[in-house]
Amino acid sequence: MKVSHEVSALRQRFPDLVFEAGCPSRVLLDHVMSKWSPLVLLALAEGGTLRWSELRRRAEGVSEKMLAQTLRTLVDDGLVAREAHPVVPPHVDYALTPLGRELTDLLSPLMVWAFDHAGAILGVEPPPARRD
Amino acid sequence: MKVSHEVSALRQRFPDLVFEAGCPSRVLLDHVMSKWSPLVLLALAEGGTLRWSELRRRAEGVSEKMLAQTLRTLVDDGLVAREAHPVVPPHVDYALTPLGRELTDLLSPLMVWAFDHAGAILGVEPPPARRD
DNA sequence: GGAAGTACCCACTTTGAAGTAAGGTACCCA
DNA sequence: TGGGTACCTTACTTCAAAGTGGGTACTTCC
Repeated sequence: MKVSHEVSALRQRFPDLVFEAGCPSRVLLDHVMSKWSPLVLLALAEGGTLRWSELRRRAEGVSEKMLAQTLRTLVDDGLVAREAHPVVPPHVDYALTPLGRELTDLLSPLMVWAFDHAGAILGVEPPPARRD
Repeated sequence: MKVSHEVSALRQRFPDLVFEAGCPSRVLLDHVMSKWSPLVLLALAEGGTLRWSELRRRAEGVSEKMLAQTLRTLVDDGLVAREAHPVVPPHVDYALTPLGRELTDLLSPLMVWAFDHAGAILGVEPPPARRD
C-alpha cells in the first residue's frame, strides 16, 4: 500500500501535531514556494545551466529585484550554484546543485499535477451553494 | 532516465517561458501552499476523517478564521469533503477526496524532504562571503 | 434563566512579500 | 567623452494574506 507507506513516513516526522509555524521546514517550504522560486527551479531543471539574462527571459514577468532576491535565497540554501566569470560585460551562470535536483524531482510532479488539474478545479468552482 | 522523463513532462506543459503569474496553476499552487493548507492536508492524510475541533488541535497555532478560510478553499477546490451532521452541538467531519489524496501523495514526499533537509540547509547558511 | 459546547462569520488592523523606479559598477568601443 | 552591456542594489510604495477580537446559532444541562 503506497498510501500507508507515505503516511507512516509522515507520522515519524510529525507525531501528533503536525508542525508549528516558524519551524525550519516551514521556512524552507516558504523559500521554495515563494512567487518566483518554482519558476526559477523549473527553468533550471529544464534548461540546465542558464545565465542571469536567460533566466529573466524564461521567468516571464519577473523584475530584476525579485530575480536577484530569489536567486540569492536559492544559492544561500544550497539549491542553486552560482558561477561568476570575471569578464566584461559580466557573465554569471546558474545551475541546480544535486540538492536542488532532488527538490525539482519532487517539485515538478506537483507542478505538472497542478497544471493538469488547475482548469478543472478552478473552472468548475461549483455554484456557491455551500451553506448548510 | 528519471530526470529526463520528468523534464520532458515539464516541457510539454511549459514550452519556452515557464508560466506567467495569474495562470490557473499558479492560483491552485497558491491555494495549496498557503500558510495552513499543507498542515490541514497532511493532518487529513494522516488522520483520515477529522472534525473541526480536531483539526484546530493538530494545526498548532491556527486561528479559527484561518482554519475556516483554509477549509473553505480546499472544499471549494474539491480537495476536501465536508460533511455536516445536523446535531447539537454541531458536528462536522472533513476528509480528503480522491483528488485531495492524489495531491497529498505528491505533497507529502516534498514535506518529508523539507523536514529532513531544513536543519542542514538553514542551519549551515554558509558565512555570507557570497560577493565576488 | 443562564452557562457551556461546537462550528462558524465579520470588521478591523497588521505584516511582510512583491512591485516600481532609480542608481551603480566595470570595462569596451566609437 | 560618452554610450552600451550585464548584473545587480537600494529606497520607497502597494496590496493581499494573515492575525485579532469580537459576535452568532442552537440546544442541552444545571
